[in-house]
Amino acid sequence: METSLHKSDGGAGPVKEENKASESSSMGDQESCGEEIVLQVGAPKRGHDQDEGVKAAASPDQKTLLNSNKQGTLTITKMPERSSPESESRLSSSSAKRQLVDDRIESTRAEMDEVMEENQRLKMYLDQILKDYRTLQMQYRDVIEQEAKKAPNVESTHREHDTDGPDQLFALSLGISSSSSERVKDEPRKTLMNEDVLEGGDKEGTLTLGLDCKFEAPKKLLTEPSPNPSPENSLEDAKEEAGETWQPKTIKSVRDGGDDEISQQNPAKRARVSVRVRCDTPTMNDGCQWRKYGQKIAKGNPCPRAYYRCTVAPSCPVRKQVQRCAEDMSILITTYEGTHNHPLPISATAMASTTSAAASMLISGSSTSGTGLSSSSTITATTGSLNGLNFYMSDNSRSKPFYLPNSSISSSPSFPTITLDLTSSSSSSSSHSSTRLGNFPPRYSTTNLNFSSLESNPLPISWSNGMLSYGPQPFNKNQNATNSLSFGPQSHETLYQSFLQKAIPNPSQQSLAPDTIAAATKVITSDPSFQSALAAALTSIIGSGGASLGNQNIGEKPTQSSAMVSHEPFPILSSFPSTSNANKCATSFLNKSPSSTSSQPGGLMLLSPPFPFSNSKSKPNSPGDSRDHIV
DNA sequence: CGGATTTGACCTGCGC
DNA sequence: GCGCAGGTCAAATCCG
Repeated sequence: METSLHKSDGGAGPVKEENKASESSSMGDQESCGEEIVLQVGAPKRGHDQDEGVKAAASPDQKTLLNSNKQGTLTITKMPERSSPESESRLSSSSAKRQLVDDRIESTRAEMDEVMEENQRLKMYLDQILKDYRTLQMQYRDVIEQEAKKAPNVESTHREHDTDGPDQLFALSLGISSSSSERVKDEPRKTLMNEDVLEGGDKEGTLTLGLDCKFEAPKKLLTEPSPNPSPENSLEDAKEEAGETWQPKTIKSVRDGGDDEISQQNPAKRARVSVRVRCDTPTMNDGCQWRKYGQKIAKGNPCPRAYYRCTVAPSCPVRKQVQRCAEDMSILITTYEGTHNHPLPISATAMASTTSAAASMLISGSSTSGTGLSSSSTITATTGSLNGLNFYMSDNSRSKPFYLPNSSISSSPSFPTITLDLTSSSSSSSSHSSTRLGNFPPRYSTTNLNFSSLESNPLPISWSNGMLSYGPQPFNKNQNATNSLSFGPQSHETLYQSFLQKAIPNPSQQSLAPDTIAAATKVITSDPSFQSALAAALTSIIGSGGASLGNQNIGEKPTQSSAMVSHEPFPILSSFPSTSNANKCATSFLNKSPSSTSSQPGGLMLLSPPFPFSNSKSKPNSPGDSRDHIV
């Protein structure tokens, strides 16, 4: 903030140059005719700084005063001339020089005006940011208070769902365990907002307006020395409760026992999220640790499909498949399956949130339809002129795998799959989306959820060296760099990022059109599945308040004992100026769907325990590491 | 030498 | 029941 203020004070650079100019001119004048010119240039905005202006020697018979008032306008005052024979004799030469000086003054004045204008713009912008920030802060408090009030009711609702069966359980939590909700029962959820951070400013003097919110994990979660404190422990916890023991190395036992059982009881848990990304690297580095355990040439695609297993925790059931798109080799299709049962590396939360949100939408759609996903699923497509992120939901349960251009890896026939297409460019996404949707056979239910006007808001996250990262990004960063993809204005990565992008414009953008907000709000509030996805995303973000994905370079080696550490607040919210628009969007989402909060998974997920990233630790990663990282 | 990757074999589910 | 395809295992190999 200080930096920009200094700059916006605007005086320094130009004034200095001005001093030089005036000095040189006055020197020349002194030497030749002894004229005294007083240039008084004060830094605008600092009323007292006018005294700090430059005074140069000028002729006694003429004084030219350059004054800048507080508004930054520069005034030139010519002092009354005293006619004298000497001066008259020098009149012609001195007038020419005066003309020269006047020209310089004029140019300087113009330059100063520009600086002043810029200064004013910056100041207005800063004021706007501060204003929006305070508004958002206040409204966010309201939201938190409302959440706190609702908490007990929702908890009871959550309990009801807990007893309803695993299907609903998963649909409600998406990776948040029953046991963790169990733990939460005893202790009302606490919501905190870190106001210290909200106060803005940091030691470095950099502009850090932000909203850092943390949902404090239940004490039990934090204090328990559980090896798997993650709320995603549902799988393992459920097994433990059932008296089963997880055998990390005996996948067969998993398949024969728990996993199959779970998959039967809870089809939603087997939901897959397929992510399509343009990526030159063999795999996309999503922050998690993976071990390849197989490779196969799949039918219909000459590119081999690689099978990876999460190795962050030996018992983690999460797997992923990586395959190049047959139609476009530059597109990497990564399909995630399962839920992590361990704390995630902070770098992995991005993709985890993405896939969670997407899976949540898938699951939510399943639950809202009441009969699981089908071509008649109640998931409503939100298409139209919205551009950007494409969600394709496909019901493969009754269909054979498909290999369409821009479609995902064929998923297992039994598992519904949602495809996050992050390859489209917003510039043509409207027609692109519809075209692509048109490519899908009608037998698949498809959902295309986008936000409009995303191209004007570059995402604060990017793929770099095949790795997903958060944090302030140079806009339009490295669009031509190899092994790295930037999701600036051209493409969009995640649903929640899209939401954030919509809700929290980057600093270069002062505000969003009200109708845009309204449109986004409408989209959010009219689609329960979207609410669910958004809720999951927000949960991940807010809940992982300690997760910093900033410019961190992650590439942990698959060491089981490797620790993951969270260092800083979530940069998305902490480093981007909040605006009232952000709040409008978020608030309208939270406020307009209170009923769905109790009936929709999304609403409940907002109240679900956050991932205990505070317990997680990480090791630095090398971008070139062939091992990729994830969910 | 230990861990990760490769790759052929095997298992499983599904459709015919 | 058979064949096919997806998915997984595990020995061999690679690599730091």
